[in-house]
Amino acid sequence: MSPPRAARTTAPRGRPRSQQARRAVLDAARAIVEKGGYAAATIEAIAARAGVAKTTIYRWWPNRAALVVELLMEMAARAVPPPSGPDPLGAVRTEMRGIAAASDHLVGRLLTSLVGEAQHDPEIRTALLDGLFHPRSDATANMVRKAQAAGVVRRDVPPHVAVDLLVGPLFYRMLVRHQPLTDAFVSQVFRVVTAGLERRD
Amino acid sequence: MSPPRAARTTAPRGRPRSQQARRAVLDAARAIVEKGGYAAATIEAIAARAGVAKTTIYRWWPNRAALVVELLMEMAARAVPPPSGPDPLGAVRTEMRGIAAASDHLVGRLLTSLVGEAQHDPEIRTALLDGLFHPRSDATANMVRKAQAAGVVRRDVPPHVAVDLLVGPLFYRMLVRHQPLTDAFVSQVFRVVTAGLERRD
DNA sequence: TGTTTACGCTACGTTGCGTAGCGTAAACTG
DNA sequence: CAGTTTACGCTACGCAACGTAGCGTAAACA
Repeated sequence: MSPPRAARTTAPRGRPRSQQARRAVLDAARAIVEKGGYAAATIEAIAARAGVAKTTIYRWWPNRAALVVELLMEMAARAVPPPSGPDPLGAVRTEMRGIAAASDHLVGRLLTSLVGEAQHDPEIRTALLDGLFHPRSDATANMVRKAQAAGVVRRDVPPHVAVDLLVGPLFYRMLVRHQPLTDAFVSQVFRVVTAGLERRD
Repeated sequence: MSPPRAARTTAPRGRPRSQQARRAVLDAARAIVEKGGYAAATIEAIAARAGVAKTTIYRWWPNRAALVVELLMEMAARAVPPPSGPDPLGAVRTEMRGIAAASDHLVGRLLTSLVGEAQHDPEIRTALLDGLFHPRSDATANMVRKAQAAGVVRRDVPPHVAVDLLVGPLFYRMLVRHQPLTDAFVSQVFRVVTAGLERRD
């Protein structure tokens, strides 16, 4: 897929692209989002803060949503690592706690704005799904499969359905913000859903 | 609350506001949203299509988001009536089906865009919560209370938590669109969650 | 040394916002 | 039937941000 030799022959010819500029843009974007939210993160504001020309930003990202998606990925990867470990349901519970913890911070707010933006921008939508939701959903679904194999979870519920049963209520509160997303809520969701998913022979 | 006499004395003095213009705006907005989504529904486009001056729109709504919120309310009221009836869990199930059915149409897409917009616009947020989510959540929570009183649902789960357990996964799929929101999914959510909520003595 | 590409800068055209000023229209009031 | 009051439609404006183009300069390689 990635031929190092062939790629080297087609190697960059002119002035190399400045990773430094790229990082400066992402850092500036993060700083601005922290203060004024997604709305404040205009290309012009980011360029000004990063000490970078507007045109340079457009050489790296097609629009500001794409830029913010990448920023979100960086932050999400740090904030909520994907579930793993020997105890599948415990791992899921840990992930649920991580989601709840992230909802108040930048990650949650940014995510919500981007989900809205994704409605009228297919590229944002696929970027969000491919880069965030699908990988995580798949990882969590694998935990569910393990639990099913271990006989703790009934097998007539598709893993992805079980995943959405568990994290759906959390994202619902994160996105809509109609009720607080507390640890108690996470515990109740986990308890009730796992009870409903229990194998009953 | 609405004193007909007192209000009549403070009656409108000048030219009455044109309900016709108001309706034309809402209808034009709906038509535009149907074709091009929330992004296409600019004030200028709506005014042009409605045959109304831009300034008239601003006399009725402070900004386009407020306008679209009202449009959404109208459509949501028709699409998904609040739950009621003698069979509380059955009513909730009916509402869940209604939510799923609405997700594909305008209502769902509009809702998603507005939820995103609500992140950086407190007025939109309160309008959405007060006009849509809270009333419906409360109505559904009352059904849960009935079910608890009837002894079908355990009492140690707060009604609003139960509501979010039931509708959260639906809204999650509606908003993020990572998986299809099918009738089968609704049935599975209902089945698993009600199983988890069952009274266990 | 020449070629190639990225960068920073400035300037531009475009869209949509929200507001102001004006003349006209539609109601009530004396 | 004037006079008052308010809403409407129209035009024009200033503003912000978008995304692009042209230019000179910087950093790599042949």
